[in-house]
Amino acid sequence: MTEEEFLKNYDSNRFFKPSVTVDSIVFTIRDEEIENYRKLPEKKLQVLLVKRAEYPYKDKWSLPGTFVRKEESFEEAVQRSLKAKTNMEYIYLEQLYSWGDPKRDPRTRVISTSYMGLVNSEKIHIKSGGSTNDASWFTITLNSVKEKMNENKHGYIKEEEIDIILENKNEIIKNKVKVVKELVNGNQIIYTQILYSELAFDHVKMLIYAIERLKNKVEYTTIAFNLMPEKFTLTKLQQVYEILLGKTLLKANFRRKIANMVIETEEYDENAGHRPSKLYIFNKNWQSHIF
Amino acid sequence: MTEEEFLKNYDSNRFFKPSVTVDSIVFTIRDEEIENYRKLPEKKLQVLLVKRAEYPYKDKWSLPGTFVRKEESFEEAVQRSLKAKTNMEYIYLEQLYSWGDPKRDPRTRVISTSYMGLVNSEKIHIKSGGSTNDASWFTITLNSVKEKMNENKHGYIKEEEIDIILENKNEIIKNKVKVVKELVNGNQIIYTQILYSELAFDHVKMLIYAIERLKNKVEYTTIAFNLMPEKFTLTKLQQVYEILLGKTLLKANFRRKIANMVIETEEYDENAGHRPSKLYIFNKNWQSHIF
DNA sequence: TCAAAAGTGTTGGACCTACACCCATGT
DNA sequence: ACATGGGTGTAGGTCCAACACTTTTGA
Repeated sequence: MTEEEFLKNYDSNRFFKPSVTVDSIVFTIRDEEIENYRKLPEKKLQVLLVKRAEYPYKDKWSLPGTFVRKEESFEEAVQRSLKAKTNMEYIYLEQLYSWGDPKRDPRTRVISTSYMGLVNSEKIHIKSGGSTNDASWFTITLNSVKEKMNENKHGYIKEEEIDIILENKNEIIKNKVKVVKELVNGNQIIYTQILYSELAFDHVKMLIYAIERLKNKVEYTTIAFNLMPEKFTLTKLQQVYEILLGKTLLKANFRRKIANMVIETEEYDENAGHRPSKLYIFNKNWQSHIF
Repeated sequence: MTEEEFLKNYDSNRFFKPSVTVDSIVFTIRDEEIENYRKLPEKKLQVLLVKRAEYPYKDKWSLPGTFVRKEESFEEAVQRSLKAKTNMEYIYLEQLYSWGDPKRDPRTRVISTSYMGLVNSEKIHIKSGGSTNDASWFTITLNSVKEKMNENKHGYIKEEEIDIILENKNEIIKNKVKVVKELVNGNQIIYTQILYSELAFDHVKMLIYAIERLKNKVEYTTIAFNLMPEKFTLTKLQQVYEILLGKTLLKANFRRKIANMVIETEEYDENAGHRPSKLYIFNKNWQSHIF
């Protein structure tokens, strides 16, 4: 038999075929309410969720996703699913991880490849109709509840329980996971157990994974600039970094660090009750050490 | 209809289902021939390949892989495929990327999730029978042929042509790819085009991707120790780092850098025609900044 | 006037790079 | 004896954390 003959007679059902979806974890950073006319508004990390219109998990919130169509790449499928729910287009997306647990979907075996997206929310307007087929930003609050650490012969195990609270104006979605970080012969292995989740499927795992990746990438890439508007003050940029890294930074040091990643403009942000701040734009030619 | 009813009546063929495979890129570092009794043997990065026994790409070399079975996780599938070809068990594996291009397999649509593995080849004995259903280590030689760089309004584009030569005692497998690294608003986007490949499918893309990831991870993890035997001299460890990083390192500086990752033993490597060198073991409790 | 943020300068320490130098071995 | 790798010390520079300080605005 020739290869040509083989391909002509190939029966695609010879091997088991699962369903395949893509899911996206799209982050933004948005202002919370202002208390004081002089103070800068507080910012919060938010994630895009959609309300499921159909079974399973009907009326539950979930990450936006879709089944991958026959002639469509993963990237095309993700973009299509985001455009269907919001007017997002050409946003920054990055493949994160593929979830293959045989039991992760109650319908049948479904494999999902997750993508992380970052947007500046000022550019995006969600089609929020108030119906069940709804999309909304939810602020993310993480609380590490309990930590346990044990050494063993291979290295050690750290267990951490995390409460993940997702909130929008009307709703609150509670989740609790146990994150186990194990060091086996120097290799860090992380796995997550869902203890309680009001999100659909294993989406809270995907969310935790994406947050972790985001935090890592902030330190050695310019990924955070995807969350910024075109023109911004350095203090606002610093706020974004502080949220992503989960710690406060010293102003003088921060400015030295990002000095080459930004370009000064002649414009100022005025009428703020304090000294006007210069507006900066991202330096698109900033070369990381990668090149 | 309740969720229970929905699930009972769910038709898994409602959405398109592709085939799903896993493929693994397993690296090792092994000695080349010795020329001089005093000199250390040269080391080379190698990758595990198997010869395809069936169509498509019959008799071509490919990365070891398998279709994922109905009740099996990705990790189980990868381990099963490696054990079938070699006696590898419990090796270090890490999920890399999922390849979803609709045309990547000539049979039907096949999605593949690739895993990277690292082993110390002294521990592994490949079942190499000389038949068509064979497995073998191939040394990897990379040659960057041509580079082109252009600036545009978003950032810049760098194009690089790379020859990937894979060799074992009897055979030589030639490949040529074009790697395009694009900087779009500060986000690095990499895509690879196959210009010529004697490997099956898009496996040369997976290989290039894995090499890239390996090089990156060497710098901020202890991943390289997976390639070492239990006891080793610091010079041999340095050789491994030099191969992975693709550059020579200064001895004194290298030793200071890895000082805390290793533990001195009382044993020596003798009879080498020069001063005996102390043997070290990996410090399994070395803490990276991650924890 | 003054709270709040904008913005800059300095200092000490940690770490990295490059180089120089001596030590021990077995053929 | 000597080539070869084993092993250590030092000087100079860079980068970063921590802190102190000055400037500017608008209610």
